[in-house]
Amino acid sequence: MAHRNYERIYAVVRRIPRGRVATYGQVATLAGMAGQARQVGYALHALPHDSDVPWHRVLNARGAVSRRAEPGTEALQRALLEKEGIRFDQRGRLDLAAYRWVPRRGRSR
DNA sequence: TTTATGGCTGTCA
DNA sequence: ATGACAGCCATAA
Repeated sequence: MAHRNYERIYAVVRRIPRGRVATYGQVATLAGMAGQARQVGYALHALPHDSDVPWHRVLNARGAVSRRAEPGTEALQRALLEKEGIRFDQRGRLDLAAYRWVPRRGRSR
């Protein structure tokens, strides 16, 4: 079987509290893979549907749901976030400054 | 093995 | 503010 460094990523994503979001880059950094935001995207893409990882709480640096291969999933992600109390503007983006998850007292700024 | 994408990001126009 | 480019690295073919 293949090495699953993805566990690293999943562990980080699992720590994102409800009603909070993180960017791919942020997750990558917290997982010890700074600069490899893309790999985070792949890791989440490979995530099974019965997983307990809140993949929907991960957004791109623009504070919006990223465009991906399968169309229905974007809407699903947004719906899940709205269900957690996160509001999007007319552009489909949210205020990262307000919803960004901060792992510890330290500020990422 | 090489080549082509890709759930991204930061910089520049 | 948006749009185009380049860089990073893993997975798929």
